[in-house]
Amino acid sequence: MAKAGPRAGTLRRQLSADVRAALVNAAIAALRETGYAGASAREIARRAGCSQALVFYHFGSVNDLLLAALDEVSARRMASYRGLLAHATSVTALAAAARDILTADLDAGYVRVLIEMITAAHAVPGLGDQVAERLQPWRELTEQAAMSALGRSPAARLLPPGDAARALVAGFLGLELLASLDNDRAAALALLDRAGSLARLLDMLAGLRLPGRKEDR
Amino acid sequence: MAKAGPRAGTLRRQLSADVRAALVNAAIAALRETGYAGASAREIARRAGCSQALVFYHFGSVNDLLLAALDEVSARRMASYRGLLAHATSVTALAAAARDILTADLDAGYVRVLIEMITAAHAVPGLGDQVAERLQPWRELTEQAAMSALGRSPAARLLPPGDAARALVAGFLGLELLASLDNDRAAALALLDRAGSLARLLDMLAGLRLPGRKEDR
DNA sequence: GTCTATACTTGGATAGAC
DNA sequence: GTCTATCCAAGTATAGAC
Repeated sequence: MAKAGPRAGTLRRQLSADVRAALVNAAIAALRETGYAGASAREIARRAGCSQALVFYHFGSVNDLLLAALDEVSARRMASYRGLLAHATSVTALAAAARDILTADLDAGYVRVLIEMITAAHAVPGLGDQVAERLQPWRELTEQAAMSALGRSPAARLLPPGDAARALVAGFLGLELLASLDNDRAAALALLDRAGSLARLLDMLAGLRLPGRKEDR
Repeated sequence: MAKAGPRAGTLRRQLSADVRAALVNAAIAALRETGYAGASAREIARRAGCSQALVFYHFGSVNDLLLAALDEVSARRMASYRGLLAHATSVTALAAAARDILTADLDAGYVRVLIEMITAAHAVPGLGDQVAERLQPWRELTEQAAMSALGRSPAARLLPPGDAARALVAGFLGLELLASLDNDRAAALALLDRAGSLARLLDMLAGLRLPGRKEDR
C-alpha cells in the first residue's frame, strides 16, 4: 500500500501511510453514502479528519483517489469471496454462495461503490476504461465460479460460463439498484432464495441426464 | 402536457407549450448523454436553445424538470411496449419480447435515463420516493407479462410473477450498466438469446407436466 | 414569457507558511 | 507532509428589463 518505501521505515513514513489509508477509507464511505457527486475532496477530507489539500498532495486528483478506493474495495472482495466460491461445485452451491455474497456486499456497500463509479464513468471521459479494468478480476472470478458450478453438465451448453458470469454480475448490480431505491434488501434476498430452488431443479436435471451421455470417451 | 389550459387556446399558449416540450426533450437527452451530474439547467437550456432562466420559470427547479423528463420517458415506454407484451403467452414469447424491448431501450437510452435518476435518488433527499413512483407502472407491466407468460404452469410455483418481474427489471438495469461500461450492447443481447433457448426448454417442461395435473376442477 | 445580469454557493486545484 | 488562504470555474436561483 505504501508508495515505494526503500529506505528506513521511519515514523514519518508510517504516519503518512496512515493518512493515505484514512483518505481511501473515507472515499469509500463517501461513495457509498453520498454517491459520486457527493464524494468531493472537501467531504472526503472531512471524513478523514484532515485537510482537503492532502487529497491532491497524495493522489493528484479526486478521481484518482476514488479509483484507489475502488481498488481497495476490489481487493477486499477478492480476499473474502475467492474461498467462498472455490468450493461451489454445483448450481445449488453456487446459488447459496451468491446469496451469502450479496448479503455481505449489500451490508458493506461494495456494490454501491461499484455502481457509483460505473455510472460516473458514463459522464467523465477516460474513467470508463479504468473502472472496467478494475471490474475485470471480479468478472473472471464469477466466470470461474460458473464454470465449476455448471461443470460438464448439459446446462453448460445452454448457458456458457461467460454468459452466466455476465448475467450474475448484471443481476447483482440491478438488484442493488432496486434495493437502494425501495430501501428493502429483503426482496433481493428472497429472489436469490428462489434462485436456490431453481438451482436444485437444475442440478437434479443434470443428474438425470449425465449418466445417459456417452462422450468424454 | 399543458399545465391547465381552460380558456382560448391562443398562439402564445402554444408557443409556451413548445418551450416546455423542448426543455423536457433536452432534459432527456442530457440525462442520457451527460448523466445526472451533467444535466444542469445551463446544459439543458443550451440543448433546448433557450435561456437557463426558463427552466426555473416553467418547472421551478432542475430536479422537477428531470422528474418531468422521467415521466415522459415512462409514458413513451408504456405506449410502445404494452402491446408488445400483451400477447406474450409463453416464456419463449416473453423472452423474445424482452429482447426486442431491451434493444429499443438501449437505442433510445430509456434505461440510461432511469439509471441516472435511480442513482441520483441515492444522494438527493426526497428524490427516491418520486423515482420509485414512476418506476411502479413499469414493474406492474413486467409482472403482468410474467404472469401471462408463466400462466398456470408449474414454473409459477417456483418463481412467482412478482419475483420474476423483479428479476427482469433488475436484469435490464444491470445489463445496461455493463453495456455502457464496455460500450458493447451485443453481449447483452447475446445473453437474451441464451435466455430464449432456456425459455424454450421451460415451455417444453411445462408442456410435459401440464396434462398430468388435476386441479382447477 | 423570455431575456440579461447578478447574487450566492460549492468544488477542484494551487501557493506558500510552517 | 500538513496546514490555511486563495483563485477560478460552474451551478442554482432570483431580479428586473422588455
